[in-house]
Amino acid sequence: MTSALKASPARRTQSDRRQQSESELLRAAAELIAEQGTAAATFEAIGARAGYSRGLATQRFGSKQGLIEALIARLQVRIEGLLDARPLDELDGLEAILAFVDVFLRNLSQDQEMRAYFVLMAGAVAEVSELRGPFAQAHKTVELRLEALVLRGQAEGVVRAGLNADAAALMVGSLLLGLSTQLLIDPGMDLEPIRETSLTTLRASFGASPK
Amino acid sequence: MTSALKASPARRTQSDRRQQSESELLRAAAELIAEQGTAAATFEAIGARAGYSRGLATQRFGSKQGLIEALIARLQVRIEGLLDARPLDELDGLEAILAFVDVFLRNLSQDQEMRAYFVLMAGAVAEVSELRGPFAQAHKTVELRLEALVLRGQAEGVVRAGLNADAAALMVGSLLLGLSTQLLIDPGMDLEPIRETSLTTLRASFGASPK
DNA sequence: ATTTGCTTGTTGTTCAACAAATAACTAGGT
DNA sequence: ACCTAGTTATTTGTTGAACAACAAGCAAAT
Repeated sequence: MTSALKASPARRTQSDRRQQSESELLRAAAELIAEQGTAAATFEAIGARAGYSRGLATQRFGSKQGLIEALIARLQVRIEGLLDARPLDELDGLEAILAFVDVFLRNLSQDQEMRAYFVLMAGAVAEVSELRGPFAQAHKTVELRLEALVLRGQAEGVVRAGLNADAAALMVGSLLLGLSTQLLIDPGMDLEPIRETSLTTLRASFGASPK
Repeated sequence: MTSALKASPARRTQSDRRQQSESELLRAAAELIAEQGTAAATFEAIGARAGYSRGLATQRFGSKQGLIEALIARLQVRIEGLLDARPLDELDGLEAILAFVDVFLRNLSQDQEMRAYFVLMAGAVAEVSELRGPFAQAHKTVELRLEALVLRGQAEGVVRAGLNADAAALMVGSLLLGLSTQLLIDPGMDLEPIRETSLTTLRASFGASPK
């Protein structure tokens, strides 16, 4: 009905506009946080990078806090997606753990939104925010997931029977978290060799001895 | 010469006064940071808690940055002292690693200044500060130390020969860093069981198989 | 009497939050 | 297809709070 003639200079529906601006504001915020830290993510800077004004983000998310919460929600969904990419169900327990570690570390080097997530987490550690609860929860979820894989691996006989499943899960989770922190502190760090040797070491440490 | 009679209402030398105020300002800053995060460590709050005015810290350390740097220097010395308490040289390589982990985790639960250190580190992750370099350096130092212990353990035959020494060191370092982060995010967390099972798991993973 | 330690007054900056104005869409009537 | 009134999205103007930094004065030591 409406003419799409004349390379029409944009005629978007309201909810389109809304969705797009919201999404771009969050993307801009994530980029700024990943690149320059949380302090750089002022409404001014976010608006500018997203191509909007400084006022819009407040309007949309109510407050800085609201913006950050929305961002974290978005990042969690995104990261969940990244880590679920490889179908862990098809691997045995040990390989599934290694695949998780592998995917995690690969993305950490490349994915800006993933880095933004850990920068925000560091912020929650440094500042006493109400975000601590959610982040603690997220840890717990990851570790439960890893623990399940350990247990499955033991049932399958591919993971050392003596291994304490929840301790092992905690160790792997902490390892990844610690490596993330180190990478963010020293962005020049090359994760490739670390990824490879971590996998080797984990396989040797967790794997059931052959024979 | 000066009479120490009469419970004298303080007659301290200038450099005493200076040293004391400096030390108390740093202590106050560390406490605030450990308890309430870096944002709570304003000159106002630090001065109040230390029993001085808001102006003194600026005077002493020149700037906020200067204060933080002085604080980090102090904390590094203090932590170094804590971790060196047990003479690692008398233990074999494997036991020395475990002792390091043990002492680290014990102190993490109790020592406020140690927690302040990691809160500051999280701040450096979250904010892009010039403190990143020093913190990265500190990691490297710890990991070199751990690597040396692994190598010694292998020479002594108490650590698995197949273990990649620097990967193992990095893993232990990251584990401790990750656990620190998790503790700070969830202060209710009980490190005792984690400490114990971490030690057990590390011994099983790193130790040379008997016989 | 003078240096050194410490405090109080003040300034300027940064930034989130709110409010009021403008621009872009939507729907109903013609 | 227009035009219009109403609604929703977006911008710009402004306020106030927080805080580090500097300076000038007061207090305590030598």
